Amino acid sequence: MVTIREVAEAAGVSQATAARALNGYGSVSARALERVTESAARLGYKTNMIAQALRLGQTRAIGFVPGDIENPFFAKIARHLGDTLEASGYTLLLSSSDERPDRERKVVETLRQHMVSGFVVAPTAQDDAPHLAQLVEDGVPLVLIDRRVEGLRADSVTVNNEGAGFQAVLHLIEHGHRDIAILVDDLQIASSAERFAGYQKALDAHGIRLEPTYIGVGGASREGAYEAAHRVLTLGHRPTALFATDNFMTEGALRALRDLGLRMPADVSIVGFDDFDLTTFVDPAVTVVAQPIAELGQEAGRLILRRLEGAEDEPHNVNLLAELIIRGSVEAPPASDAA
Amino acid sequence: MVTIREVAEAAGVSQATAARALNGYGSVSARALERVTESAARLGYKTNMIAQALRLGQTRAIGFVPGDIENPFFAKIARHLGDTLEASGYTLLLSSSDERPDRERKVVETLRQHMVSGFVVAPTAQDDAPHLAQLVEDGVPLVLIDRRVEGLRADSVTVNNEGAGFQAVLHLIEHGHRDIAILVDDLQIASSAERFAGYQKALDAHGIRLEPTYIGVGGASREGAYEAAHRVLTLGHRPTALFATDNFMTEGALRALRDLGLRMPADVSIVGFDDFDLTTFVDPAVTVVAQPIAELGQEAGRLILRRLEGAEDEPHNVNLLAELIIRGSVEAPPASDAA
DNA sequence: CTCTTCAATGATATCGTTATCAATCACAAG
DNA sequence: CTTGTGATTGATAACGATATCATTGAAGAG
Repeated sequence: MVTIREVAEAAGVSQATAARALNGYGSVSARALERVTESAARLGYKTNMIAQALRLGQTRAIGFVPGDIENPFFAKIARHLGDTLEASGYTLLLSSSDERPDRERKVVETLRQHMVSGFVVAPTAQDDAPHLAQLVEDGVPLVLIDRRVEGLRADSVTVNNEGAGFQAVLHLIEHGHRDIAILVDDLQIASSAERFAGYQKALDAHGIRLEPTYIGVGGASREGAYEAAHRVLTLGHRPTALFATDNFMTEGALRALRDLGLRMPADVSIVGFDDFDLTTFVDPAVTVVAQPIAELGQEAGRLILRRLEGAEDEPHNVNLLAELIIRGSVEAPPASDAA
Repeated sequence: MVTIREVAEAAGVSQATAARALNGYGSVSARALERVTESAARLGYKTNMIAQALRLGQTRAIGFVPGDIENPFFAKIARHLGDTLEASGYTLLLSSSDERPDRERKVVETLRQHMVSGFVVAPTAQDDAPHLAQLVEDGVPLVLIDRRVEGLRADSVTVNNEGAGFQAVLHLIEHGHRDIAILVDDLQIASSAERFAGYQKALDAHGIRLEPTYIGVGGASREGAYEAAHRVLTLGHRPTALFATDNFMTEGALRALRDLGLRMPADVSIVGFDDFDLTTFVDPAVTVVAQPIAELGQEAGRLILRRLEGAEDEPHNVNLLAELIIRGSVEAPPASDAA
């Protein structure tokens, strides 16, 4: 790797002038500027980011800590976040928390040791995030994505989960459903809890009692989602409709339905979450709450860039709207079960 | 961030002894060792990786450049590669090439500027990779994954693509098919070219002439895959079987089939690639060539760790076997078309 | 008691970059 | 001819960690 010292030597100037020429500060004669830029180009000089980082106290890199990189939701966010940051000369460093609080803490620590300039994190827990609180205290730019942490004064980009959940369940109720089950991930995860709250609210608004056995909780895996769906669908008093609150849950529901020989929507109506492949592949296509995933990533990028440029104002909370896309997976409940 | 200087001060020793105590070299008195470790723990000292990297000439980080992070194939590799490296104290830095040679070059350059200790790359092009050749020349550990580059003396982990393609097409031929179309990604990508070669070989071995219109080439996107599949399936002389050579192609084929109202396997038999969600979701499930994805990632991790530990021997080429998983998407061609 | 030996330690150079300070030079004003 | 001004430049000090070299002191050998 060629250093600035070698460039200076080749140009016949001191490294100080070479630095001035390359970085455009101080004053440099036209002649020196030309010779330095020429030498730099010829030798293929690339500034050593590590040395620069040590000197400047920060890298031009942002740490991104998604819940699970194998989840297409986060993969897509990574893509758009990365594109946005790259346009401003920042690099994205990605390391997944695998939805485990201890891993999240460790990953954040490692990234801090690498002196990243800021963080975009999908927090694993709704509360109790001392490592994130520490970031805020130390003035390190932090943007929470998809989920928030109670009491943490940081920027965030989320979708209107409660409203989306409410709207989804309302849609089912309007089609005459009253026995509506819900499939959720761990309620410790803020977004899950909010979607659940929307479900509860919609039931309440129509005087429907919440049936505890209708709550299917699956871990952050495809298998857990399937099992939860399977359990709910084999209940003695089977629900006539299902609200799946994320893409894994939606897939699990569709699989369970198929394996149990239940027809959608004839036997069970479904509203899913996230507009991913499978939902448009099955017949009929699944009515889903679609999150503006690309915007989530881009907005997070914009927020962190603002902070990196020195913005010191109050935390911004960008709340994006999820949209109900009506397709063919919801109709009136089978006559025998109708209220 | 607390520095080693502060730890030394707190322990009442010079930073030299503090460094010795913390890193375990030179000789340190029991007393000094105890006081330093105590101070470090109390102050929460974490070594600054950036400073360490500058001094040591390398970070304990590995750059991973997948073709496309939104492709589940690479996401899964990232997961397993990351796990393997992490176990040895390395961090994974991920930046996607989006299957674009120019981007690949840029990404590799950026990662080099960040002084990563090694690279794992899924090369976009089979030849003409000067930036990768440069790595090899500079002695930077490099492992090619999924694909190889002609004439590049670097470690690699691949699957037996040609054999897998051969086996897949043979399976179709054995069921009586002779009009077999293939869906491939850009033939510039080594793995695609090899799978195509396997297809060719199997046809040759049974004296079947290769029909040029039966070759559907789609870009590295879901849309391109769908279009290629659609084109092939609407041909005047429609093929009775389809070999889809990656997961996007397989999905495209299934979608096109569905949209065209064709039944699988009654109208068209299919052998897909990669054992992902959709293939087991449809009815019947799709017969696929399943790649050992987890092993690909782990093996790449092992290879790069060997180099980081100083191995200087000849390049290792690990070739893993893909396995044909027979399910329900292949049967004899419809009678009217049989030879 | 003197000389050697070695453990223990502090001072210091280095990695490559940035940015400040001090020095030099030309040129114009007096 | 002297002095001042400002542009241009080189020398140099950081950033934090590591590793070498030189120094100290104590213990053991003669």
